[in-house]
Amino acid sequence: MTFSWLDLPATRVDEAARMLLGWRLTANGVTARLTEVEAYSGLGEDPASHAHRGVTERNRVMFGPAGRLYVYQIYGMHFCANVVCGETGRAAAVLLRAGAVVDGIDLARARRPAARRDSDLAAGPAKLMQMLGLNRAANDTSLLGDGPAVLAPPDSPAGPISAGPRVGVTSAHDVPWRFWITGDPTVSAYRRHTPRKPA
DNA sequence: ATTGAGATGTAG
DNA sequence: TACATCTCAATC
Repeated sequence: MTFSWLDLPATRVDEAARMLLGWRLTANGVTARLTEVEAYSGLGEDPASHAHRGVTERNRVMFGPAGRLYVYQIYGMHFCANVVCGETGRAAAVLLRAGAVVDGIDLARARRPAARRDSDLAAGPAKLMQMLGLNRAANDTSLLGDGPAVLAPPDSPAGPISAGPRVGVTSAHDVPWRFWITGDPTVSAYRRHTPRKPA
């Protein structure tokens, strides 16, 4: 069996993350099959989450209804997208980390000239956004079909799923809330967090 | 193949 | 001042 949007609000966010693997994300002429995601919770439950300390202007979308995009800017130049999950009022989101292009390959290549291989077109959260031509304008938009990006369930469930610590976070390294399709070549390379040197 | 640093803006 | 990152150059 596969999952539908109806499952998103009621499901625990880590389970929602697993079920989102294999879903198809379409925007600006490119469709990608999700191969890697991370779950984030909120309000004291998850120190690594933007929502850990409560509602702010940046993270307020995480507290809203499921099925919308939470887009944030990171390191001043990149954008990352989350699917909001959980019930309204409770922060929960799934970071979209990687995907495999299944349609619009020419557009995808044009948007990511740095990619040496097609498997690197969306092998990372900011690469995925660039490849789809999305930025902060997509924040707080619907994924159900009436927004710039559309997320649809797959025809058949994804294969075996692996789990491990989330990438780039400095806390909660013991929480295995990163999920990926086992053996998929588009999954982003794990690189341990390297703190920046002070000036 | 793996490693280090710089680019860059803004939330807290 | 740290950050849910990416790219390039240098090194192994």
